[in-house]
Amino acid sequence: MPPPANFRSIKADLLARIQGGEWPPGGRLPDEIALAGSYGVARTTVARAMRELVDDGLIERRRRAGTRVRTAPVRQARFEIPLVRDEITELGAAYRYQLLGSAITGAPTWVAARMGLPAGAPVRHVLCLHFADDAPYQFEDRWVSLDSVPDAARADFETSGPNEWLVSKLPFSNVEIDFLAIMADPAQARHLDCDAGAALFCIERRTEWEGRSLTFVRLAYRPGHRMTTRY
Amino acid sequence: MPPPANFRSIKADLLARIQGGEWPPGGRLPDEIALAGSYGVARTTVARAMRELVDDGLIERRRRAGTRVRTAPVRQARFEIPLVRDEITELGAAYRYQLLGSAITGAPTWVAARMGLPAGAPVRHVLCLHFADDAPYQFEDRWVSLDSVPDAARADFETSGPNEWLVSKLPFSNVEIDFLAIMADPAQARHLDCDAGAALFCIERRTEWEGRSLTFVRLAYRPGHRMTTRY
DNA sequence: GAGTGGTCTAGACCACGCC
DNA sequence: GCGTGGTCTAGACCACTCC
Repeated sequence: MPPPANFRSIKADLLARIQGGEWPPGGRLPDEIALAGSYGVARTTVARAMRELVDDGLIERRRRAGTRVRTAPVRQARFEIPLVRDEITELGAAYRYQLLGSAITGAPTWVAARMGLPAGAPVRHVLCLHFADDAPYQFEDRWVSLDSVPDAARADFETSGPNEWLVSKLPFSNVEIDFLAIMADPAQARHLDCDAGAALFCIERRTEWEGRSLTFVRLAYRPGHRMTTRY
Repeated sequence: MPPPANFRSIKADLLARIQGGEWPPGGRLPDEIALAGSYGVARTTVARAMRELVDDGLIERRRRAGTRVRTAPVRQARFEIPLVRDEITELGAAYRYQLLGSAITGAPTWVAARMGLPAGAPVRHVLCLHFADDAPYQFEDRWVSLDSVPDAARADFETSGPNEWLVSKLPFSNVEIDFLAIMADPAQARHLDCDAGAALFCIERRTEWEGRSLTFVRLAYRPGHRMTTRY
């Protein structure tokens, strides 16, 4: 006798049958009532299993038309973006932080444009470096709007990075992330211990809250860094 | 009179109250029964709204301990990985494809290692280029295992790329994706119309089914390419 | 019109993990 | 122990959309 069916086991079974070819791409699955009967569960339980398969991009459902296997499954990747500290300790390496420099200044035009601020708006600019086992791992170039986050003027970034300070300080906010490749400029090369011109994987992140830019950061990883995921 | 509460409006309301600071990071939300009472809905409905907030990384729930706002919200980004053709047409550009070369050969060691095949295993190797409005957009270096996908030996990649052929041909499969930065080698530079050594954003994707590698591809984007998302 | 999915209800039992 | 979340049930009504 099979173990009592729950939505997880039903989801797994449906997935296996799709992957096994029982319902080919474009093919139609039985409706909820039929499946509920065959699994011996309530219709709601089948519905939950199928809803998760929709979220996973494997099937499509339309009223009256039924449930079909997607012909081209939605290829989507999901990344977690942890704090650098966690990213490094999860690699099994020791985390170390170093402040390279900090200043209160007017936003240069490219930063102002990126943050949607007037040029010259007051910002706290921080340069710092994150190490994994004493090897440079990530170079951080951070700009914080002092109009939106005035406390950043007095924050001390000597012992821990601005990201950790901001996370504890800021409300939940909207974030825009870009992933790109850049050529190491001389400063990045010096701090990341590589040649100028090396290809670096780079994350740019802009954080806003209620329409106001809070912070913009450019994170340049050491050469060879990869961001990996599965689906 | 407010519209009848459903799980979406409840989710939106909880989100607004979290973002508005009613429950600060680390703070505890009322339990399901209390919320159900205040919204005038069944407990199940509140549970669904909260389950989605958990999925979104905003709250954490533990039995007996209750529901709390995450101190460091799970920063997760979700990308859709469309076919290059769709990626380009959604930019409003015309898509064009060009086959650069194709051969049936033995897998070189680095490819064999990456795909988990014995060195020299038979593979179809395809080089091609995807254009946006006649400007090179993406350079594709594709390897397909002929042991796992024998039909690839006879496929014609003259008019459309191997990705589109594979998507229609292969069953649902497991995929591992890496994002990285590379320096353009001479061939990439020539085809992408840039200098050798330029920093290129690059995707590597390995696809397997039932433990067998089907295909490995390296996609190099033209200089300046960004992958963007919001959350 | 009728079949299918989408959601809600009211209640129940269980699992986990603080106390 | 006992409070909290996790899940399931049986039923209901509605919304959509294909026929």
